[in-house]
Amino acid sequence: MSDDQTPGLGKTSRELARQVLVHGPISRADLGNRLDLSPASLTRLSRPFLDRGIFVEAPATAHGAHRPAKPLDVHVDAARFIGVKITGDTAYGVITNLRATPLADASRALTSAAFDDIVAVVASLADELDRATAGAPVAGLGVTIGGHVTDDGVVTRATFLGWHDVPLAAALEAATGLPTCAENDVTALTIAQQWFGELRDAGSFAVVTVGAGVGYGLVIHDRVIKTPNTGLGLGGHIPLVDDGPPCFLGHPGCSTAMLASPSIAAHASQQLGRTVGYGEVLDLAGAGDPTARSITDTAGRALGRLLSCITNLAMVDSIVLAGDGIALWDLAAPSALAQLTADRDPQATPVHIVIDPSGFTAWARGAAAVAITRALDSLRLTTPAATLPHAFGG
Amino acid sequence: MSDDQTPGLGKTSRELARQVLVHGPISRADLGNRLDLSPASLTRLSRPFLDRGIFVEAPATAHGAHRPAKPLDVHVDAARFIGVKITGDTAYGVITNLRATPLADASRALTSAAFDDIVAVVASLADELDRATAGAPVAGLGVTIGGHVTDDGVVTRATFLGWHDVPLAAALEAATGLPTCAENDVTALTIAQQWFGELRDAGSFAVVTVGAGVGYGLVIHDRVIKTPNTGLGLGGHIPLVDDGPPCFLGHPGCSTAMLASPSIAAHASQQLGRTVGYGEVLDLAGAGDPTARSITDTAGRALGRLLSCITNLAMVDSIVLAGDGIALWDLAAPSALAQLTADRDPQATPVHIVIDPSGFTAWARGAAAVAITRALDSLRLTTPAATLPHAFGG
DNA sequence: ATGGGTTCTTTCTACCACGGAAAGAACTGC
DNA sequence: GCAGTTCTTTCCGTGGTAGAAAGAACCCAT
Repeated sequence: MSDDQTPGLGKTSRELARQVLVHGPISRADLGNRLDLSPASLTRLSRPFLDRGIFVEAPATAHGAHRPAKPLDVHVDAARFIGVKITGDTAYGVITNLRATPLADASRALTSAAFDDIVAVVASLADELDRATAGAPVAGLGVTIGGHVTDDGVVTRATFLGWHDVPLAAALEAATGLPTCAENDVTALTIAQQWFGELRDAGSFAVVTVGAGVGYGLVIHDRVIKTPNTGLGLGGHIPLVDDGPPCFLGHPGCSTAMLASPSIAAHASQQLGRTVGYGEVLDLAGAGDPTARSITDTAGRALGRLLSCITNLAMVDSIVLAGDGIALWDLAAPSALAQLTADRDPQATPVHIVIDPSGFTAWARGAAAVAITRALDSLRLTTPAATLPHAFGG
Repeated sequence: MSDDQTPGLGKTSRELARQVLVHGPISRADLGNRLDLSPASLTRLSRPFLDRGIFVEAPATAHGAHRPAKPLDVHVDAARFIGVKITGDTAYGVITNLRATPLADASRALTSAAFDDIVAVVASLADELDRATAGAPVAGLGVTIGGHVTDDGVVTRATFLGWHDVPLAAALEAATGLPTCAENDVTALTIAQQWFGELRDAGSFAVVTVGAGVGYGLVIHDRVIKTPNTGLGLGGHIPLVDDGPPCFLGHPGCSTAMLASPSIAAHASQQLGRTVGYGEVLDLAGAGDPTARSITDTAGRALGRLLSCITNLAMVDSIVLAGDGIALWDLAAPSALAQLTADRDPQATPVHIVIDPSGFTAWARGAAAVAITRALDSLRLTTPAATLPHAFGG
């Protein structure tokens, strides 16, 4: 939702900015290898970023009998970004630096599902986060939601709030004065993994989120895959066990039915004869309770099967597990890995499983990551040299 | 396996060549839109192709009160390509024009699995095909095999022949004198679909082959996905029904167990109490035999489940079904589509299923398609104007 | 038949991004 | 302090690209 009057960054400049942002202090020589550019191009391309204070030169690193490199780095405190994830009952926000590192967080209960009300709550949350950290202006706001969101920030559907075709980004931009973008929550988390996650150099990987639901995102050849069906949660309803309990949509034994925290809590409550929460089930299983243990083992096997289907059908060899319910992994990893191994051809290369332990924070951080990528996209280096705090936005 | 001393085609020239090859006669104006190039660039880029006779100008098409366009087209008969698919017992070959249209085919029984023997058989097959068509020189040979093949045509493993690290392309290049490339069979068929199939404009789609085995290929954002595990047939062992019969690797109810022709024939033989072949099962089911019918219906449901897993996990909305066993679709389509619909969210866009009815020919044609794409890659337009028949190769 | 309108194609020219080469800078070790 | 090495910059050439304008080919209305 930001206007783009000037041509914008060239493809190469944008890639340079991404590399420096993602790979911390990095010498021009290293950048030349990564981006396949000549030293000459590197000097030329990085100058405008240095001029505007977006890049800084890190302290020289001497290693051996050579001229030491003067690594480039982003000025991580050049700007702040706010990310907010909207769920059915809460708006959860973080404020981060340019590398999506959270500096503060806050949340607000949502007492109404009305669009205007939620916009007001998010705007006030953003304001609170803005005042929570000093030192740099907020350069962008990212908002995510479980639903389908267009590129220009219109939520075409978010069934859990009953929304249809509401201009979320535009409304928040008007309410906060910040450049705002909206994105599907799983896509945002996937983007955050692509830029700032452990697999940021992998090029191709899948993301599975476990929590209130099961989410699925895919990065192939450095591009996040988006389809018209993104936001429907299709990856959350993969059939995993034929005789499993049905999910809320009626799919027996699908990934949501086997792995989502409400399903697990309900299943455990039924088996134990009393109402237990998700965390309690994990605690019980951790303490050795056989009933809880059997439930987490079953969930683990289902997860393993999901992972094997993902590697084979999406043709990725790395998978990130994230989300607020990911503590399940601590208990279910053995059965999940056993199932994955059983399903996979013994000649195949092993699947690389990465756990993002940040839990719920990952969601809001994803929203901030989207804001960061958008800010990069709308960076203008052609305008007469602006000094630092205004390099972004404006 | 072709030497590349000169720089080769630029990215844009290569893309232009692909567009003209793939989209038949097409005006420079249309090309400008597709490739996002100015008219000026189109003239400049297409001239070298016209000079060498690779492009021809198709008859002008008048449509309305404008200047008629002079569409560009490839000279489809400028060169021939031979594609050979090697199976456990047969080498099956086709000779095609530049658009991978088969002009003649032939096959040879394989009586030995020894590398040298098979190389000799394929070379003789290629020679027969060469002499079967007149009018243009053969510019390339593509060979495919069910196994892992490196970019330079070394078969690292092909278990059904007991091969390990054999230089297939190099040996055939020496034996035939033709620029030769080798590729995994499913990958080759996928490339053929990407360039010459109905979904060639889709950008992202999956390919499922049904026949002696089940194959799986993926194209995302106009790129065929290859991994170190390509050739292991991982996509052929997706678990589909929990209580199904096991495949030869022991996976109960996996895609091979449910859909491969030997599995279906074995299953039917057992149920009918006599030995029947795959074709006979389909005939019986077509004639209304309830036992055969129940088997094809079960296969259909398994196929539908496979398709739903593919759309959801690979995030594609189009799938090509191909291979020598695809006649199954005529019988199993209703149950497959019913299962697909049941598994898929009703709000999701429908999955686009495309049948490639060419059966076994699709395999050899895939091999030829790989040769065509390689020939394009090694095209040199910088050398002093060579006249037609030598534009390729040399 | 003649000129106007439209679209396709080409020519000419200017531009910008990138790479190659060589010089300069910074450091270690002898 | 000089040699050796690597990193970085400057200068300049090249090639691919777009913009503008002219030319070409056609239909149609007058």
